[in-house]
Amino acid sequence: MKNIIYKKINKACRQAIDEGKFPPMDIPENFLVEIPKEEKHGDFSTNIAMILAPLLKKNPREVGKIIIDMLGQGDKEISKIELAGPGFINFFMEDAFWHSCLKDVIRQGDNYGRLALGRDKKVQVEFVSANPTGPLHIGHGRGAAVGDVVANILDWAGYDVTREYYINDAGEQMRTLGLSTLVRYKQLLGKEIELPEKCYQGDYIKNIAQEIIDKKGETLLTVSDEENLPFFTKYTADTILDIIKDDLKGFGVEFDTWYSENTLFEDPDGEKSPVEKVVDWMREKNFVYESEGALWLRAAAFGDDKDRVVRKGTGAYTYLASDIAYHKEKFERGFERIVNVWGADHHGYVSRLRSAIKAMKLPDEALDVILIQLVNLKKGDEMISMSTRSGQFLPLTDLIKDVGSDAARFFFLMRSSDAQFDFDVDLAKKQSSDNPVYYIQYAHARICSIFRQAEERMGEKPSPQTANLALLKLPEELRLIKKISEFTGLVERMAVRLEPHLVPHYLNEIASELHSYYKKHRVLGEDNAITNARLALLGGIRLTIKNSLKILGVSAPESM
RNA sequence: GCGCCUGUAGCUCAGCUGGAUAGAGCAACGGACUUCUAAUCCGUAGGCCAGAGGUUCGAAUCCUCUCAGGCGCACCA
Repeated sequence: MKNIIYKKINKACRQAIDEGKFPPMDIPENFLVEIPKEEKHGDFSTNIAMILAPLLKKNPREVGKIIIDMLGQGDKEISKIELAGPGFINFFMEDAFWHSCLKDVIRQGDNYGRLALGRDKKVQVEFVSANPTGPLHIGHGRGAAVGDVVANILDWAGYDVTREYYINDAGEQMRTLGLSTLVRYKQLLGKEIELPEKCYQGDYIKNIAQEIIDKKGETLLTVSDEENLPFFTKYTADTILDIIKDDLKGFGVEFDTWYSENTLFEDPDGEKSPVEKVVDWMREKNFVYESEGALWLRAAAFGDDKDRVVRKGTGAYTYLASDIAYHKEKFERGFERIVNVWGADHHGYVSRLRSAIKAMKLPDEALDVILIQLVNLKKGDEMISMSTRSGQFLPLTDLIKDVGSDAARFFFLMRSSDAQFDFDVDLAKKQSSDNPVYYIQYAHARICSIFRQAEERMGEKPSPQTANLALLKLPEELRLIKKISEFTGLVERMAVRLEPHLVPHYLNEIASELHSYYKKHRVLGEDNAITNARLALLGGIRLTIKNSLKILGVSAPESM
């Protein structure tokens, strides 16, 4: 929408240069076209004159006048252009322009909001990626909601999106996990033995231990810990991963690929493992060096604070090593844009990973890392931080049970990712009736209800396609059309900036306008032509709400 | 010590790559159901945009410093 105005302005400037009103110059690209907050400032507004003024050494209003002269000739879509304030140029559009916008929305239907911006470029969104050491808690829920919706946004913007979960199933923590279950197993069978502090304390470990007892009985008591551990580890990890998959399913999140970190350390056919190959290659390229018995990445040369260990003196690889191999692989799989949704507690790794990518001569600008600030759980006056190891956390499934998947997703997505927030569970429960998500869903249901009513009265389905939209003249009606016309621009902006929290705010604005309009004006009236036009408007609103909710992964009920 | 995020109404938060008189929800207060769903609407009140400088036509937004909260700076995972 704004692009239309942007182009008109560009053309006007070129014309001014051709006619000698402006000296020959490149037209700056950084001027803005925006929708003014105040309606009296028009439908669109630009600051072009104030951008040009210093370049031309003229006063902004003078520049503005020249541009308006160039613009103002016989444009049927624009009713008025004015110069205002310090040098803004305000555009007032003809009603017919908005009517044709609405027609466009209706024509596009369920695809309204879809863009070709991404040109089918392959993009990967990696998110959640929680260690398979426990059920997901509400902190993971936030990451799941954000990642899923970012993926949706990119999909709507025209990218070819792959959702991936990176399973951290390698390393020391897996041993600890197996040990946790083993100890619980022994305890349940009457052994006096304490659970080490480093072990996972949650009850789910006990459940898994009980499962093993049910299947294998006491037989494993006679086996040594060393022999037992691999089985306990694998059994526990597999079981927990299944739990995680169920948790996510209940939250409406589905992944295309589950990528196991372990496979990066496996060496099929006696070949070297992917990690080893990458390390060899980096050694060849002199991106790494030996020192003090360890292997170091020259990270400092590529923007990190200092060099980082890739392989320890013990011969074991660090987390960074597998991460390098993993991300190299992402590029090799053909992704042109890579989005990682990480918890803020990992932010120390961003520059490390980025420097590794640069070292590998891969395009690090293709990588976006969204850091999700931590979620604290507020219960009364008590604040509990989400931590798997302490066993003190609110499982995501419990939250969903309490407030529902729709409300949970909506809550997580209302806030920008880089603001931490305290999830007040009591409030979320209590709010079930005046929760913002219901406000919006109700707007959708309300429109559906009107359509049902209309069908009953007219004895046939309303046909918005044939409505005479020129009958939509009320300020509220035009305002609503303008609001839903912003949707494509919103999707575009979110795809560029990866800011899903804009959707809930946008939806709230639409719902508010709709409810207000509903109260003030009747849709189903005596005049069939007006009724039809208003139904067309409502149809467009309903589409916009429905498609927005679809992006959020929140349901759009037809009645409530 | 260094780096990143945050600080906006009583509470939870929006505020776009600087734009015109700083917004919403909840809470508070006062109104509106004989009509398409009152899970709604209308109105009132609420602000030193943490603080101090700077940049310019113009700053909640950009820069510097200070304060406060969170997170990170491993041969941990």
